[in-house]
Amino acid sequence: MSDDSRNEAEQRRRKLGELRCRGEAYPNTFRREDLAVDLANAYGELSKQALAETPVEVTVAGRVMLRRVMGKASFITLEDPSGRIQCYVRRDDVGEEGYADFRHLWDLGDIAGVRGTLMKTNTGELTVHAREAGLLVKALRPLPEKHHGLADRELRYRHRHLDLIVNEESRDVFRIRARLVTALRRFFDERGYLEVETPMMHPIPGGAAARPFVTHHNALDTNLYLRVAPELYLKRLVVGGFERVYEINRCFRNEGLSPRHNPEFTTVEFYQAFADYVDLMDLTEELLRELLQDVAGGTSITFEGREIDFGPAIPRRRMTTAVAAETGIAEADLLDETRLGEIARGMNISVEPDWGWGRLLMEVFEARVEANLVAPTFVTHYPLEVSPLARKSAEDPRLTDRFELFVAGREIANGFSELNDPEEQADRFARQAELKDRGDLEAMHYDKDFLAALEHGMPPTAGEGIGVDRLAMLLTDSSTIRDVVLFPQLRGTGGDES
RNA sequence: GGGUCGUUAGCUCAGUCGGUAGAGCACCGGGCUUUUAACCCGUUGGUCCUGGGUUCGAGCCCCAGACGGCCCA
Repeated sequence: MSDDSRNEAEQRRRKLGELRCRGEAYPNTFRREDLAVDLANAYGELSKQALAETPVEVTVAGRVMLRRVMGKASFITLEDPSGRIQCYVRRDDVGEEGYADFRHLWDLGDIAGVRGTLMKTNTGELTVHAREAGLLVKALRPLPEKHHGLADRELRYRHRHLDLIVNEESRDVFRIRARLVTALRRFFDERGYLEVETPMMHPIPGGAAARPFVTHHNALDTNLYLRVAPELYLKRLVVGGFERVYEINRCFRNEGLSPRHNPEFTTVEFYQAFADYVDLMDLTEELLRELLQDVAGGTSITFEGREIDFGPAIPRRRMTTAVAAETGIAEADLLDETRLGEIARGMNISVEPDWGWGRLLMEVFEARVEANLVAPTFVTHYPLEVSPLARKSAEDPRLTDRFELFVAGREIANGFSELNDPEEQADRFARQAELKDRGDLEAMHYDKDFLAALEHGMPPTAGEGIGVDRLAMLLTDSSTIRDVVLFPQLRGTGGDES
């Protein structure tokens, strides 16, 4: 048993070697029959005496998180997916050899299985009194420090498995995220929306103003783009007669990393024929209340120390009104393109010559208003110039029937009445193509194939996209997207550097 | 891109004025048959992010860089 090496990893390898000598070191024959939380619920209230009089046989398994060795008897704390349970291992119960192995070959972080009877300790903790205790998996690397856990944010993202082993809060975040996605599906399924999967690889990137990732198909010898949005494909399905569709899946945008941006992120997009953007705002309110009820058990959440209540009707403000209210600038000045350009320059916005009134308004809104929209707010009447796929407003040709939802200063949803006039859509694409030729990297492509679909007739339709990661952030009080994405993109994790 | 803070043992972190590199946990050895972040005793473990510079002497001061956190654009 003597070994000069004091290196922990080497010690664990040595122990694994000894385990191999005893037989199968990584058995897959042990079957857990009881979870920690189930045992606590069923037997936690029973007295020490009651458990001693009527023994309950249990079989538990989990990772060894704590170990307290007291000579010829020991306590270990196992953690299974439901929670923790303590086990009492005694030499007199498991035998001389078994106990020696337990003492000298087991480490924190190993996975073990224990059979025995339930007991209560003198301090009242429900405990499995082991009759057999076996090591099922030897961990060759040590766990992070047992009390402080893994605090370094970067290590938590890079080694998410460790984060999940050690940080209960981190596990909770991803459980809540899963409940959120389940609730989204239920919401749309119950209302007759068909769940679909549209291509991730597009011959022409479309559906959003964003730079795409490019990849190459060898057999076809053609470039493909990872989708920036599923929009144009979902609308083709509406043309095809699937009048209510939704898709929950990944989008990819070739942009920088930030607390709010991961290159791949998840959205739910949904389309509904014979509806307009007002219907969608109503539906969105309903959706949010139902999600919060399901996931948070109420109508309000706490985010970054502030209470955000989705109970009351969500106010709907026109973009110009919102900008005027936030900046004190008269709405009449905002409506004048020349005047608005001066205002934007006065805010240190670097105005590009190609920008018209709509883009100017959007930039001013983003610079001055967006971050202040803490309570849920719908901003409506987006400029046509920045909404190339949205239906033109009947009241003002510079505007569209479009809204975005803001919560905690973040954009959560974007929806509009769809432009279903193929000729107008062709003109809008032409304008985008012009901007692209002039160097706008985010301008859209001219998509003839999509136009052909529109020419077959798309019913009057409204569509919306909601950021699932951002909803998850709200519901888990996470201020960075990295906390709600299991494996976020980090610097220096690339493969080949060229 | 700018500002700012940080990088020291496997993990969490100290490190005073520039003078031999520290603690807790983990690991190793010993003790302990109802413990609770068990405890007690004794060990082990270091590319102080990297490269220059100043100095008799640098974890500490200076310069440059890398990586990361946070804030801002």
